[in-house]
Amino acid sequence: MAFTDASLVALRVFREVAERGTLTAAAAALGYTQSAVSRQIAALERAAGAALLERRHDGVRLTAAGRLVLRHAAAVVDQVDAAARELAGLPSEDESTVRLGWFATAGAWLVPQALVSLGRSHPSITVVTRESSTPALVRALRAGTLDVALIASLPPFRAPDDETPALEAEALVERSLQVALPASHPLARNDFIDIADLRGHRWIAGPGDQLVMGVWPGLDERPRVAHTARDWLAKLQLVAAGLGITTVPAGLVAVVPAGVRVLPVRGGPSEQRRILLARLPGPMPEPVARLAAALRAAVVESWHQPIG
Amino acid sequence: MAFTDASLVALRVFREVAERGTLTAAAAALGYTQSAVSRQIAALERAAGAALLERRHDGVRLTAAGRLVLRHAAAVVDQVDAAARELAGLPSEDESTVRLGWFATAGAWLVPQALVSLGRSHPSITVVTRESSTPALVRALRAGTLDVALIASLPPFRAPDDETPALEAEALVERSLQVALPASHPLARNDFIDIADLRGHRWIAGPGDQLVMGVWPGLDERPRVAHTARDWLAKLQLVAAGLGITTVPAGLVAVVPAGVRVLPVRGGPSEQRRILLARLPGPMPEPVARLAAALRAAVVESWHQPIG
DNA sequence: CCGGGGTATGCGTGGATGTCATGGCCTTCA
DNA sequence: TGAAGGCCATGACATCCACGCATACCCCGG
Repeated sequence: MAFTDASLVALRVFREVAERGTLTAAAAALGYTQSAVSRQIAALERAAGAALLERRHDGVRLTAAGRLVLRHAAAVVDQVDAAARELAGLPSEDESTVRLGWFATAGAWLVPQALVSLGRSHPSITVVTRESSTPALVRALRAGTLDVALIASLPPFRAPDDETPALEAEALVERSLQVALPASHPLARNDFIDIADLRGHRWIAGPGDQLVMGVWPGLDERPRVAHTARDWLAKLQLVAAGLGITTVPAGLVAVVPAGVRVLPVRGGPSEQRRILLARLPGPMPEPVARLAAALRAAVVESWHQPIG
Repeated sequence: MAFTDASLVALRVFREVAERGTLTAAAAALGYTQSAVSRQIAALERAAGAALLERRHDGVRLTAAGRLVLRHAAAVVDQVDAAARELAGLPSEDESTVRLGWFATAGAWLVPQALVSLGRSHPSITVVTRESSTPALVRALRAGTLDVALIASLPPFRAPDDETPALEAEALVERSLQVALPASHPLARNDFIDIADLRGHRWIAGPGDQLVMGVWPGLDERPRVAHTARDWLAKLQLVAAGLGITTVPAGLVAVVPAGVRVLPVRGGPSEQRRILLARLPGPMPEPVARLAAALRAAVVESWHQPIG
């Protein structure tokens, strides 16, 4: 079979795989078995006459040919979906709809704040959002499933990925990492914490291998992790309950619950964190530009709020 | 099956049908049986949830839904083909390639003349051309198989078709119909022919029901058609051989073979003929604009040549 | 060396898609 | 008015493809 009449299902499956990074995950998302997905990809590769995926022990990665096909597949699938919507008489996925992806932290303050103000200034723009991990966001951008994404970046601030075409990334803000501790804690009476005082504490960290999320990176001891949690509210409530301390990006300060105090850390290198606004290169549709502006404004606004 | 995963083959078939205007012709062009095409279309209509074609005794016509689907199908198929070309490492159907369609008469003077001059001034532009009947040209434009087409138009100069979106048509030139007769003929000594002198001649006309092509439209007698031919060279050689006379558009004057004289007709209403340059509405790619300019220039240039 | 994450593949079955042949409808022409 | 010839639809097949299931395989980490 020539590539010119590959199956639309195959293209759709391929896009999903590219976005999930795993045949198995894509299969689950599509309601197929892993086997079916594997075969679809195999067929597509046969049609393309080249390997589209590089098989790795932890999933798959796109080859050069794969990226080529992905570009077109995304366009094709979008086009067909547009046709389907128009046929159904639906509002043809308004040009005024923006799909925004974000990493968990941004959902607590930046996203809601920006969307509220955007809703006021440009009520005609619809924003659909979705939380994902950073790699998932990057893949979704490349798969054309997202128009724009908020991505966290830490030193040495490399590009989100090293594929081509490179993503366009604008640094929205750079703030330093801070520490959250119970308001009742003796150290909370000061306006800052000395890095030396961080020793000996119990930490509340992120799940899995993300232990690094939540524990101060410059610690000169092996941290004792008392709890792990993915959810910010849960983490902060654990802090409020005096069960441990954790790190938080400065942006979260404004939405920290009662009983928690957030302080900057003195001594040691300052731990900077950036929030990037990333998208595929190319002309920026007007609604996307509006959303970007709203996000920038929200960042500025948050500076005027008390920073612990 | 939802429309969202219709088959690419079906879309391709559909485009072909839209271009040919007939299931049977599309089948022949694609190497399928008419039955297969019929089923493909049926399946597509089932997926679309609407009739895409209006069945008529002489073929099919697009319904509103059909036009909608055609728009998207053309884009989808193009996109996939582009992917295929890129995969094959081919020059990705240069943006600098223009596909031009023309009706038979234009191929004898306008097209060659314009292409030569375009080739001199913009050698980087590739033009692929194709002769077709006027309705075929119009369908090909709508199916996205041609970028631009030269179309003949006669009074009352209606639009090439009455579908939406309307085609953009620019009148390149308007010339009057003339008569070709043997250089040796007594009437050929004058610089014009009086309409009264057209009586009693033997005519060389177009094939089939196109008798009108070749016989002077204002004749007040039933014409005697001695020969029918589709090819201009054949027609003109028949004229040169003294086997009859025929009508020719003024543009052809410059390329008429020896032994043939072309004269305007006096008396009676002047028979005007227009050549339209037609394309789908939308932004005009730069190479297309160049080609259009070259065609306009060729028209102007031909005015400076002797007009019999 | 086993368990758990990935992907590939043999096997059986059902559906989709071809061809062939036929039938219905319409127009044209003798 | 009947025969011919254009068009499309459809019933009866054959074939093939793509699915699910189960299993094999590979690699890594504890």
